[in-house]
Amino acid sequence: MNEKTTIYDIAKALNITAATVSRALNNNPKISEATRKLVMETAAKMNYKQNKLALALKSGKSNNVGVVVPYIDRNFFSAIIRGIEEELYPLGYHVIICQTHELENTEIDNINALLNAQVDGILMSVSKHTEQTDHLNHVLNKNVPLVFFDRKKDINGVSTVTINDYEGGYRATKHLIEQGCKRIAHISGHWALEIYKHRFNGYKQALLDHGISYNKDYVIKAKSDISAGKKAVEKLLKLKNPPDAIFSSSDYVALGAIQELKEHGIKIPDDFCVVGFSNEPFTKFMELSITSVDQSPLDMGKMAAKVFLEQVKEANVKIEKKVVLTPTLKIRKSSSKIGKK
Amino acid sequence: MNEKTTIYDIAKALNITAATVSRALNNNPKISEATRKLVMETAAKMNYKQNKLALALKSGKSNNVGVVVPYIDRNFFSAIIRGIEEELYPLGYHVIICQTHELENTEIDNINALLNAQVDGILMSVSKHTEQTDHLNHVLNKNVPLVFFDRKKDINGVSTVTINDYEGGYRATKHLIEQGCKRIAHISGHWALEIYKHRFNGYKQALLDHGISYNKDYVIKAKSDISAGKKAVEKLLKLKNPPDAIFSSSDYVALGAIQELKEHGIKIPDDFCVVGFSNEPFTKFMELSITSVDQSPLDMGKMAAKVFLEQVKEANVKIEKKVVLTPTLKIRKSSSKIGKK
DNA sequence: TAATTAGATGCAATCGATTACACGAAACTA
DNA sequence: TAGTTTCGTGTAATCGATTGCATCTAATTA
Repeated sequence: MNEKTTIYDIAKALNITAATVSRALNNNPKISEATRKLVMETAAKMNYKQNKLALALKSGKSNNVGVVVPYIDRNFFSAIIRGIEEELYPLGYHVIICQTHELENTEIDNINALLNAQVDGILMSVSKHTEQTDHLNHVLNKNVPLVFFDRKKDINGVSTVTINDYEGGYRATKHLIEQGCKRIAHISGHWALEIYKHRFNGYKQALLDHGISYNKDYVIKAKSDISAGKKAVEKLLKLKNPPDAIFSSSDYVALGAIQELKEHGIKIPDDFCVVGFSNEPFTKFMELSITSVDQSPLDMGKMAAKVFLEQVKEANVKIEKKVVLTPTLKIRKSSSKIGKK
Repeated sequence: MNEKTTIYDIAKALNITAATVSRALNNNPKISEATRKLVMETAAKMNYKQNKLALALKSGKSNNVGVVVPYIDRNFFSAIIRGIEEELYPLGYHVIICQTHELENTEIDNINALLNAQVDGILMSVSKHTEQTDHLNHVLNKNVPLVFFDRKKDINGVSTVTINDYEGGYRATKHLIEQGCKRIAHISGHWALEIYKHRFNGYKQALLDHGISYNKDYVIKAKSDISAGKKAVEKLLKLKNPPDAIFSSSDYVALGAIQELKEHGIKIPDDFCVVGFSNEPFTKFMELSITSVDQSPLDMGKMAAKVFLEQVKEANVKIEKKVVLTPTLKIRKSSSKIGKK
C-alpha cells in the first residue's frame, strides 16, 4: 500500500496534463474554475501531498534552515533553537540542527553538510575553538544567508544577534557594589570568545566608575563547569586579602564557587555574594537561588530568525544588521544582602 | 560569485558526459583509472559539491529523519535528541526537529510536514493530548519507518524504545521503604500517558510486596510543575494521617513538594523523604540534592536511532521491536536517612 | 462573415544526479 | 582472420513539479 500520488496520477485520472494539475493546485488564474475545482477534489480524494524535494530541486529553495550550536542540551541553546523554530515554523521552514561540541572540524563538517543539503540559510553560534573562517566565507560565496547569534566572528556582510555582554558584566558588578561588596572577584571564560572579554570589561569599568581599584589577582580564567568554580574559589581564598564577592561569567562556575564557599563555612550572602551568568534554570531552583544575568535566549532565537527572514526577502540587497539585546539581571538570594527577610 | 558546480560543468570542462562524471565520482568500477583520477581532480578544483536534493529526488531517500517531541527545551528531550543525532550523524543523516507543545493538532501538522519533506523516518514521543492515530497510521501507509520513544501509542508494527516505568516506580518506592518510611504518598501525572500508570503500578506493587497497605488518599494526580507539587503537599499534610514520604513522577513536582515541606518546617530527609523522576540536572545541583529515577535519555535516543536503522536496513521485512531500558535510581540527600554523614 | 482576441490547456524543457541499455573499439580466442 | 569478450563511454529516461511558449477553441469585434 505504498500510496504516493503525484500530479501525474491526478492528471491521468482526469485525462488532462500534469501542467494543468500543477496550475490548478497553485491557483494559477489561467485555469478555469471548473477544472480547478475538479483537480482540487481529486487531489484530496487521492490523498495527494506535494513532494517538497521535487519542488526544492526545481526552485532551488529547500525550505530548510541549518542551526549550528556547540551543544544542544544546554538550556541556553535549546531555548534559542526553540525561539528560531517558533518564528520559522509558521512560514513553512524546517530546522536542521547540528552541534559542534566546540570542535572546529566538526563545525566545518556541519557547515558543508548543510550546504550540500541546500539549506536556505544558516544560523549559528561559533565554536569556542574555531579560528578559521574559510568555511564561513564559503557560505557567503554560495549566497546562503548567514546569521550569527551570541557568539560571532567579525566577517563582512554577516548579520549578528548578540547581547550586550559588557552591560551584563557592568550591571552584575554594580549590583554587587550596591550590596556593599568591596573586593569583587571575577571568574571569566576562554578569551577566544569575545563575549568573555566584554563581560570582563563591563566588570572592570563598573569597579572604576565606583571608585574601586581594579585588582588583577581577583580575575581568574576558567572553564565553564562546577569543578572549575571550586578550584577558582580555593585559589581566591588563599590570597592575602581574599574577595568578598564573585561575579562569574558562568552559572556552573558560580554554583561550584558557592559549594566551595560553603565548605569553607562562609555564609552567603551575608559574608560573600555571588552572581552568575546565563540564568540557567537551576539557578532559580536552588534553595539558595543564584543571582544571574539573563540573556533572554528565546528572544535571541526569534530575533535571529527575523534577521534571516529579512535577508531572504531582500535577496538582492546586502544587509548587515547588528542586533544587540540588553540582558537583565535576575536578583536572587546569593547576592541579596540588602532587603533580606 | 554564485559558484555552483554540477556534474555537467565538470563534464563540459573535460569534454565527456555527465554520466561518466557521475560514475567516476561514485567509484563505479566500469570507469578507467585515468578518467576517474581526472574527474576527481577537476571536481576538487572546481569545488564541486553534490546536490543532495537532486540525489534525494532520484533515490527517494532524503537522508533526513524527523524527530517529534513535546518540548525541545526540556533536558530529557534535548538529551534524547542528542543521542539520536550522535548515532545518525556519522551515517550522513540530518535531524529535523519539531515540537508539539503537547497539542494534538500541532503534532498532526508536524507529521504531515515531515512526510511532505520526504523524511526517511520519524522518531517521536507522542503528545500528552494525542488521541487520534490516523496521522500515525498514515506514516506507516507511506512505508516510512516510525519509532516511538518514551511515550508511545499501541500501534501494530511500530517499534518502541521505552524505559521500564513500572520498575522505576517500584525501585523508588522500595528505596523509600528501606529508608524506614511507612506512609508513602505518590504524585502521579496525566493518566492519558501510560508511563504514569506504570509508575503508579510499580509504586503500588512495591508497597504490597513489603506488607504496606495501599492507601488511595495518598495518591494525587497533578501537572508536572513546581506549583502542582506545592499544592499536592498542602493537600497531603491536611490528611488525618499525613504521609512521611513522597514518590513523585516528576522532578519539578518533587521540587515544589520539597519547597512546601520546608515552609511547613518539616525536615528532609529526617522527617520526610522525597524521590523524583527523570533526573533533571537541577536535582543533582541542589544543596538538598533530590533522589531521582534516571531514564538515561542519551541511551534512549541512541537506541531509538539504532532501531530506526535496523528498519531501514530490512526494508522488506516488517520489524516490530520493543526495547525496554531499565531505569536507575540516583540516591541523593532528599531520601538518605540511612548512612547520612 | 471574416478577423481578432481572450481563455484554457498541452508540449516540452528544466532542476542535478543516477543508471539500464546501447555501442564502438580493443583484445582475445579458435 | 572471423568471431567473441571485455572495457569504457555515450544516450536517454527517470525522479516530481514548474513554467514559457505554442496551440486550439470559442467568443467578440468590425
